[in-house]
Amino acid sequence: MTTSGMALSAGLSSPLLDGLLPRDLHSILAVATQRDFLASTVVVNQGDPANTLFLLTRGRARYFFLTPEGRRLLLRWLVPGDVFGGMAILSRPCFYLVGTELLKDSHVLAWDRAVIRSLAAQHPKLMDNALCIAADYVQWDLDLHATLSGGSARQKLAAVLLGLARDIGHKIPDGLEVEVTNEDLAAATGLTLFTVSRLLSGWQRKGMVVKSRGKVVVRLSDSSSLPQFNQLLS
Amino acid sequence: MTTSGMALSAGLSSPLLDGLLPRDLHSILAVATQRDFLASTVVVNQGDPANTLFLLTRGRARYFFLTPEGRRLLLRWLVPGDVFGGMAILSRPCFYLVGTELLKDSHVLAWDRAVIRSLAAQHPKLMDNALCIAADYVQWDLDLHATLSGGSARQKLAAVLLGLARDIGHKIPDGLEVEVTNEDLAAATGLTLFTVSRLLSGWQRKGMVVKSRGKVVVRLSDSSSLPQFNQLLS
DNA sequence: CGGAATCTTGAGCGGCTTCAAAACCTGTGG
DNA sequence: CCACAGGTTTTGAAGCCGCTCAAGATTCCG
Repeated sequence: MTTSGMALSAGLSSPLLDGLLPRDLHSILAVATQRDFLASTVVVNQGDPANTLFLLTRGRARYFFLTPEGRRLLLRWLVPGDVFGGMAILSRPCFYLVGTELLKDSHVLAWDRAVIRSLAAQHPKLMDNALCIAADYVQWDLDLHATLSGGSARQKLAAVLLGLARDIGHKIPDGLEVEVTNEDLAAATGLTLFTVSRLLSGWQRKGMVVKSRGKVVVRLSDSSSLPQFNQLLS
Repeated sequence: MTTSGMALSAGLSSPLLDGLLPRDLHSILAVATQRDFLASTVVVNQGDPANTLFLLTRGRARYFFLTPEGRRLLLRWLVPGDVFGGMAILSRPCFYLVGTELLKDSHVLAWDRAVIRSLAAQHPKLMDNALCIAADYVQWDLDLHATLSGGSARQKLAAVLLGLARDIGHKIPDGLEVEVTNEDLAAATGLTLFTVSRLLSGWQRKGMVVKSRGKVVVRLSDSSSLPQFNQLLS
């Protein structure tokens, strides 16, 4: 509807809708349902039938994975424009591989499986974009796998923290502020709470980060670019 | 051509070509190039432009990933019907994310990027299948990530070894034979050569596996199903 | 102020790595 | 047939990194 159109016309770009003609874009948004959720809502449950595709238009979310043994792993953080519940677009009905929870009050667009499948048939570009998104997931997974497998705790935490700063960091005068707890970092790296705390304390002593309750500021040297991994090591 | 048609008509099924009408299937295979390679050939180099999509019709292959620090990680093993170099089907030109090497003398079908893109436009089912394959990659990555992050060395090796037995194990009288070296297992799990050797020795003493140079036999209890993870632990 | 969540610090331990050395297996060529 | 060289596997001993557990400090909010 008009509402949905508004949601995206405000300068928001999405990997899913990129490259579509305004005309097609409009007809796709016209059949979306707009929904609002409160922070901490679990919108998608791992293991549920993948019946709905979501697009985050405002707020913040993240994927999580529950292992058979009950551990809870944190994966990717999502920003406006990102898609979740993507398994709904597959030709064969499937189940959600991961859960998605909201970190802030958020707005999303939702398409039922039948609807998004029909749209994908009419607009091949949608499938193109979906494949690109999937490829991006694989790339992200590989990147994580490379750093988590076989590195020291220091390297793991540095890689994850810098990734978060790049993806979801707010720019402030002397660095990038990332809203994560030590527990979040532990669940994202596979380390313990204690190891994370000790490493961050060490970095703070050297002035590379500033910690406070619920957030970490990654200090930027002088240029506006992110520190390299080397700069966080030791 | 007829040759390509033959390659698939011999009872080979592929996730990429599944569900296509015989007529469409024929026209797709008609424009494929058949190529043969020797074992140990690196067909796809990580980082190269993704110009060709491959389908393995005979032999065996595997993905590997080279980390920035020079470590070599082993990912998935590929069997006939599997695709590699899949980034070539994306709408935006990309680079191969991983390398692919052959473990046996192999036959493959190859499509140039322009060709497979054109085919995908004519046959939407191809894009459907590509997305399913991508989703499968994500699922596989998640599975690995869950077991490699936060488990003991024993659990990691058990998970990887059982996965290999399931995917590429040959059935023999008293178990599943898997053609891997200790070094392969180390590179696939992120453990050291020595830890792998010690764990396998321990399991062999308990009669759960039989090791010899370049292969491992995972012994099956009595039913023909794979042992559960529990049975390999300790 | 009190309570809950987050974060810090310390001490001890265990599992995995590291390094060194030797045993083993396999195909090759004399 | 045996010796040899290359790759593979085993074993041992030492050391360190990150985990575990316990206790306390800090921050935030009602």
